Amino acid sequence: MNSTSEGLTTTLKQAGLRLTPQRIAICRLLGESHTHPTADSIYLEVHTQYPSLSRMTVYNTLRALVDLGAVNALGSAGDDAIHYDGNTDPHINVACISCHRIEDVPARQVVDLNALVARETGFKLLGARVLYYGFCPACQKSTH
Amino acid sequence: MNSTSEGLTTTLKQAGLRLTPQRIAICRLLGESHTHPTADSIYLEVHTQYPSLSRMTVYNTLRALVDLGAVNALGSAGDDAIHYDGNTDPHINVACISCHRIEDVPARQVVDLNALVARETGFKLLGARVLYYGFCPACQKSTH
DNA sequence: TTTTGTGCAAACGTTTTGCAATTAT
DNA sequence: ATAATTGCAAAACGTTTGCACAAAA
Repeated sequence: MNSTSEGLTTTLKQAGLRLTPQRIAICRLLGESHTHPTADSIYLEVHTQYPSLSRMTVYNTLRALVDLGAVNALGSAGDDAIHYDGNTDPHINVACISCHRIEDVPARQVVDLNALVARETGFKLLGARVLYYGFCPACQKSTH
Repeated sequence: MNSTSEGLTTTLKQAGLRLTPQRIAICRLLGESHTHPTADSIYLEVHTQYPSLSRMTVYNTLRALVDLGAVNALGSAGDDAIHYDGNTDPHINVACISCHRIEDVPARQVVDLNALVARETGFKLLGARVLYYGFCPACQKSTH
């Protein structure tokens, strides 16, 4: 699962990493929001609670979570920033390259291809990036 | 389909864009290699044939092809460079975040979720990014 | 001929590095 | 106590911009 705030902090602790207030706040944001945030959006939001927070700590924590497979790195959504997904359950994302938002697709047809991919390729998998991109309904009306 | 060199150049022409030798060479590389190249690797390779080629033209052409949906932007593979895929048929990619290579997964189970995603979300889709990342067999032995 | 594309150089923004002060364990 | 983490500043990197020249249509 790993999609909750507690799951993320537990993962960090079990990996021998220290639980600082900054990391806990970052994990809470990742676990409780479904906004697929970027490093900068996390920084801006957590910064209001912890004014001393630096961007470097956000990058540091995100890298740790991605390296542990607890968070997926979805990549850019038209902006040039990496969007992260605290929900590592198999699912599809859609990104609007105009307003740079990413949503989950309410579709049950998605199966867990993790085992299949690992078996076929011999890779030791860490995460997935299943994302379709285009223009959301709102942006189709305005810009296009 | 759009996975051949001719398909890509035809797409550019039909969109009203001019067919310069540089663009043709870039399309040939994208269509005929299965290496999921980055802007820079395309530049380095095509540059040997067209020494006057600039990176800007590569970025320019890639952006046009992505905007036309003829090429998929897969995102980073552990390096911080965007990898592109000239093959837009539904398939799975695996990226090694250690050696930064991306391969296709020989799996037939992948269905075309494009229509499903478009119907469920109302998005006008342009491309897809279906990629699993981790460590390839070779890199598991060496670094890990 | 006219509009589009090219290539250079400089700018941009995101992310990474090195190091002293701080803090979780 | 002690080793890891933080935060600052500065740099690095891939990518984007503005403009004069060249080339496709």
